[in-house]
Amino acid sequence: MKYRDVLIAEITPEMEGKEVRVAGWVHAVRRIGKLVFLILRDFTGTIQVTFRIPKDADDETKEKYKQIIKLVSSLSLESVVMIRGVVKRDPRAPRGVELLGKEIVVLNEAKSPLPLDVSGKVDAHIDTRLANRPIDLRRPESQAVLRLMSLATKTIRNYLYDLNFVEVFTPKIIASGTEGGAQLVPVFYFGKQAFLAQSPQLYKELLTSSLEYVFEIGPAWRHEESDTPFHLAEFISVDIEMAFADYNDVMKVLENVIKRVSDAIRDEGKRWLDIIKHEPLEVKLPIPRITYKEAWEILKNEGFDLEPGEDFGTPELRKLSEVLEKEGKTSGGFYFIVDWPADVRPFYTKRGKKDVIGGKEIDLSESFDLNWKHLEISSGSTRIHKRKELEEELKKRGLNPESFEWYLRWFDYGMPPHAGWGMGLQRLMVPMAGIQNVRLASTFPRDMKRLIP
RNA sequence: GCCGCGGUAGUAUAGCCUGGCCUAGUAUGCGGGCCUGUCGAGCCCGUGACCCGGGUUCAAAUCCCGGCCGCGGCGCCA
Repeated sequence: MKYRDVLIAEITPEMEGKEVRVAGWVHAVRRIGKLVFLILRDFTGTIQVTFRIPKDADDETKEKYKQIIKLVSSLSLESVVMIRGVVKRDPRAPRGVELLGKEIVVLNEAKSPLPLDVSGKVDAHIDTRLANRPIDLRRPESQAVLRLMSLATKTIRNYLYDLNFVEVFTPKIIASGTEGGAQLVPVFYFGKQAFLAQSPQLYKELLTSSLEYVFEIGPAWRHEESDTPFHLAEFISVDIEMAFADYNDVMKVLENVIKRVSDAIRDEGKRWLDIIKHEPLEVKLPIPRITYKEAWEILKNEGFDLEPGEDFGTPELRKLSEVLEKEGKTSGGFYFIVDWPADVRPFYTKRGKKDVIGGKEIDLSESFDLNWKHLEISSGSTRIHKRKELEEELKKRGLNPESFEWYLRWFDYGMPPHAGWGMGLQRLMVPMAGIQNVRLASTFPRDMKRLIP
């Protein structure tokens, strides 16, 4: 069966008189006497289909249309239908154009009532929405977030390809934790204990010794006890790693990624932004950099009780971003915190200079976080490319270099200096699509309490 | 894991503080009716709910206790 020969958005008043087939979902039905309007929706939009009895029809035709009108007015919302109709220019119709219905085929009748309202008259809690995600995603505002994320992904890919990066896919089933710390997801693997990758970190580093400029957009798993609007047990990580580069080089790549994504969303994503009523960000380059030391001092001034070299929590970052915003030291809400204390960064982070913070000498590192307001969007660093230094860092963190031998041994055979970053894609959509919860930037989010749907 | 708030038809809400007038209101949906230009159509009739267990009381949606579930904040989180 031929279901459609045009998409709904392609129907224009200029097609007056043309017969077309469209397929989609029954978005609304309005019956006015012997006249019935059906609003049909596909992924491109909606169109009004009018069913009426032709005035000059013979009795047989009249009876046929009566049957159709009866059928249409009893259709349940969200039923799937194919409609054959004639395009009619009409100022009374919503887009100045409608279809005069000739035939309707019900492809799948929907049960009612629906678990949530698709037409947008009654809103639903996030829990209801996620529990009924396949139907929730029929709402344009729900779909808009995923469409904007797709646009962001395309933009990132295109830009990195332009910079001679190669897209890679590293293993997602791994033998042991890459860095310790985060809670791993265990899996069985041919009778052995294995885990789902929490990051492509170590593999992407190894690839800099061959492919040099690599990136990956893929899933990562963390079983943290983190039950917040900004954590997922399964999230999409955008990772790059660059040979012969340091953290300043990769920060430049990162800020260009942010700039290009926000520009693309503002321009190409306008239709979806309008649907969710979100104002696009204005990101200007460079994105301001503030050192950890400066941030620490600001927070100390604001009355936070912080040890020198201590990591920042959410309340700290909320305050810090508020201060920076006030001083105009953010760009569309984004800012870098650079030169973190080495001790609060992972073992593969290259050490930098020393500095005195709060009267105490602290070993810094060539590292950065990119934040948007209080939210950590990305973090990265120059990496250590000397085996000996890696071994020392592992030991300092109580990790056993032997269990990292599969990774360390390749540093003996020509590992170049390199740097990179990782970015949470769903977190990036918080500023880009104005969502309050990263779950909304996930098709079927996995979190501490959701495994279905 | 800790703290706070919440749980009323399919969905979203009012009622709870100050127990009785709740036979639990409204919107949307659903069933039926009227209407040939609606566009969140309108109007009329109907349908459907107090998370679970215990307690207080003459009387509990309402107050108390426990549980379960949800949301937010924090913690945890290269």
